[in-house]
Amino acid sequence: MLKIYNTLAREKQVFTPIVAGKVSMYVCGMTVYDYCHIGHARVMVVFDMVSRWLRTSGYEVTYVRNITDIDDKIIKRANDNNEPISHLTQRFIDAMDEDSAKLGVIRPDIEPRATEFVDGMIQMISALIEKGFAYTPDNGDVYYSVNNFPGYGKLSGKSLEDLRAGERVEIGTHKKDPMDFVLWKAAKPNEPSWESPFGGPNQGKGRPGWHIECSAMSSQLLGPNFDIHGGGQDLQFPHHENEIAQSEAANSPNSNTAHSHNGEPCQMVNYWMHNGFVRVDDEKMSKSLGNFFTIRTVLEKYDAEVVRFFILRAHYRSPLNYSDVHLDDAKAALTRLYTALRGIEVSDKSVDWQHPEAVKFKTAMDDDFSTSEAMAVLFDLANEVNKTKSAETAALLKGLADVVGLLQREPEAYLHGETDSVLDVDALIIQRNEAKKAKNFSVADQIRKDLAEAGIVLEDTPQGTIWRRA
RNA sequence: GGCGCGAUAGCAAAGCGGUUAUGCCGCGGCCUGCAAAGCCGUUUAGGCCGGUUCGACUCCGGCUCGCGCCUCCA
Repeated sequence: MLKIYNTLAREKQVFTPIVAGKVSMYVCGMTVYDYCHIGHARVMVVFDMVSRWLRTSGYEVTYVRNITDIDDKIIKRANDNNEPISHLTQRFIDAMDEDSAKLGVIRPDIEPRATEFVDGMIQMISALIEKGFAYTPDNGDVYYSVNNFPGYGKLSGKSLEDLRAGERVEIGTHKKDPMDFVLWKAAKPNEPSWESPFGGPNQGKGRPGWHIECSAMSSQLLGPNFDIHGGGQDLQFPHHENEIAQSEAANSPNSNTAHSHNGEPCQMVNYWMHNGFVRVDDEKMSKSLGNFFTIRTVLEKYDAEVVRFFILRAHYRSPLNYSDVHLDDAKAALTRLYTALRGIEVSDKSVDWQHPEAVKFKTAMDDDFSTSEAMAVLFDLANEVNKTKSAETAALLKGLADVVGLLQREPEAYLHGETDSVLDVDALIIQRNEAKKAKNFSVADQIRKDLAEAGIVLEDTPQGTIWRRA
């Protein structure tokens, strides 16, 4: 029985899908104006793990992760680069795909781009205006009126009163309430724009606000009520709060309030999931703080699977501190797992879910995706394999690891790493073994020392000498 | 200021009202020509102060410290 910590309810709840056997899931993806950093990697890996576990649990999953390909930062970056917007966004979408593939992330079923759903956004905004949740000042913008939505603040636990108290004063705003947010931005010169019926000085021309993008795409692709919505903790407010306000108001049956007055609930999402931040020196990693590491920078130094393991070793809601020391630690741990699998043939990795260790693994995963506990099971199995050399246990280890997208390479491939060495390792091993046979240990030890300096560790086993990268 | 989260051994990180988490590091042993890997054993815990309890790292209250959100952000 799967339990999920639901941010909306602030507690773990038994997961019950809307349609038996099926799960609809939406995750806020990237705004593509730069390379993804490790924080983005965490979102991709965490929800990849979630979708994998749901599928392993027998659900038919529809996983949507959107791409924001129109927004202020994209426009600015394109201008700075003197590059067409579509060219810029495509470049970074390709980079994102490359990075996520390396991290073992299975592509979501649908990856909608905001620019392909502008019609739906316009329709939704129109519905909001019609129902009295949005208004059009004379500057061509459209704003959402938070006062008209009774549930505003239910996800983030903030009240409008508290929010207003902390509000900074905006200058030259057309908002009725400081907390109102923009649904449609009137076109400015030299900015991409779409036709709309919203009027104003330039006949409705403009572009959608960020929040409406996700509401429109999720409603259109998954319906007005779907199972799981995920994203980073920083999106909880205001982004997700605003999504709720938009979707529930727009999709509620003809009324000017979003109350379920006719008995028809119009809840947008049943389970909200938020992953914790990646931190650097105990501070949130973010673009604005400038303390971020891009995925590709990290992958220059660390194997992608090490990074994936590093992310999965912590619980998805915990903060995760990024540092070389921690990556080194994760690398050593993953090496232990692969070392256990070394030299054992695993043909069938289908999991016997009756096996006590598999039960432990499942219990952990069912408890709000407790991957750290699940990893401990993997290490217990590795210990067992080391002791018994049992192919059956090794198969279980590989099978369970497969569930979270780990340990699927040939152990030798992982342990040998990239073959960028100029040394002929095999030839040197033969030389050393000849020296050993002649009891010429100083020569043998020198060869081993030389290889160690080149980052190669030798291991003499009853089956011969093998090597791995340090 | 408002709202929320966290504090576990040298480092990282979980579960659990009483019984070994797990990984890395350290120490001892086995194995090895010596190593490495592996195996066995082992040292370091639960921010502080109270309370509940036969018993609390685990529940309750207070305090301290750290972090996040309240502005674009995964």
